[in-house]
Amino acid sequence: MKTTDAIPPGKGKIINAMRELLENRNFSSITISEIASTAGVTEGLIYKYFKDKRELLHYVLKEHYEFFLLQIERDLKGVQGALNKLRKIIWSSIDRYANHRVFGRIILLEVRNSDQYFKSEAYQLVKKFNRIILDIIEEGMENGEINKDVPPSYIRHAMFGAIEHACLNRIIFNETVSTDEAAEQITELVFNGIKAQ
Amino acid sequence: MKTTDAIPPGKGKIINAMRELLENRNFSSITISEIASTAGVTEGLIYKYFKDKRELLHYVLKEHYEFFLLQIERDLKGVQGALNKLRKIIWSSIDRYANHRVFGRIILLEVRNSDQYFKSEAYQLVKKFNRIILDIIEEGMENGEINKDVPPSYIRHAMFGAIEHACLNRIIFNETVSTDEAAEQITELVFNGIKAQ
DNA sequence: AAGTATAGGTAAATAATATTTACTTATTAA
DNA sequence: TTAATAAGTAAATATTATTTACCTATACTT
Repeated sequence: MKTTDAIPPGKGKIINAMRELLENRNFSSITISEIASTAGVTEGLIYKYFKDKRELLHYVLKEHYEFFLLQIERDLKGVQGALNKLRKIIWSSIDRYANHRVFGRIILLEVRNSDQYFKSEAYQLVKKFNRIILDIIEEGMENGEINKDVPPSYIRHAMFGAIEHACLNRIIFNETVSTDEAAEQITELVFNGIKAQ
Repeated sequence: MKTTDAIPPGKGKIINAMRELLENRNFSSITISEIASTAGVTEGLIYKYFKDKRELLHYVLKEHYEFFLLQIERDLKGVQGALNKLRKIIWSSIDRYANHRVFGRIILLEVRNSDQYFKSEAYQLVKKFNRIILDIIEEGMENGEINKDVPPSYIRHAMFGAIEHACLNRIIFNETVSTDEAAEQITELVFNGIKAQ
């Protein structure tokens, strides 16, 4: 009986090839034949391991997201207070998008337009992350740090909307902006709004 | 010499077919042959009027966006003050997404993943709209309504990020939320932030 | 140690789609 | 009335995704 679930070399090469190609190109323009030749395997092998091209995409996202969640959980260790936790999450998220354009490209541009994604394992992880955020927001409302007027889901929308919108330009136009600065601006906005006092 | 630039019947039918199909399906799953049969024309005719499938998509978006901009300009007439204008724009944008799912689907899910889009006429209109928003924000900063700490582009990101993120769920999961309520929550958030006073 | 199941892999066929080509038919301005 | 051109078609071709049938090595069973 096989004990380890190590991924076979061919599968690994396929995943890496997909990642590599996504670095500079969008999903629909990448062909199976390109993936196969970049990986140095035959096209058929891709279908041994993945149902279709999209499932491979989702797999790559899932891997990225697992690392992201691990990092987030680590980053939150020892942070006290809901606002401080949100501040940290904003920073970590921007940092992810900034340093992993493939991750950003997939999640912001490539997956949400297909139903398949919402049934994928990757999407389960996204939901898990969403749950974490909502819990923090609710915690903040209970202990009086966060205004109760606006429902938690809207707060999450605003937070991630701002982050994602700001990061999109970097991914699309290859702009580079400092994570620290972007995080500060977005945190300030989400916390205090734009209205002059 | 032809004086009017009325669109020929075939072209019109193609555009309508594309719109109709986008109502319930995503772009990549819609085939040229389906568009042709829905429109009641031959596949070849589609290529007479559009370079490729994506150009047709961009055309549909352009049309929608033209209506949207017209409506926005109308909505802003007589509104005084930068914050009031932004409030109105938030409401109008949400209203658009809520009542025109094809518009929402195209702009939020289908176009941004291809370079072609950023060279399209539709994108020029998006830039025009962005310019309008930035001008309002700058106006607000000058007259003291809006806090100068955060750069205008970040404010725009936050505003549209929040709107788009909130509207995405409706488009993807067919959720229906009231425009009025969503607009109010998002405006409150963008204006005052989440921090308890 | 032989047999057998199975995982890893290939090569070539097929299916699904997008796009091009060469052609017809109808309009319209000179 | 005619030449140019716009509207439209049908069928061929190109491109790309997916399936099929097969080979080979390895590891587990008896």
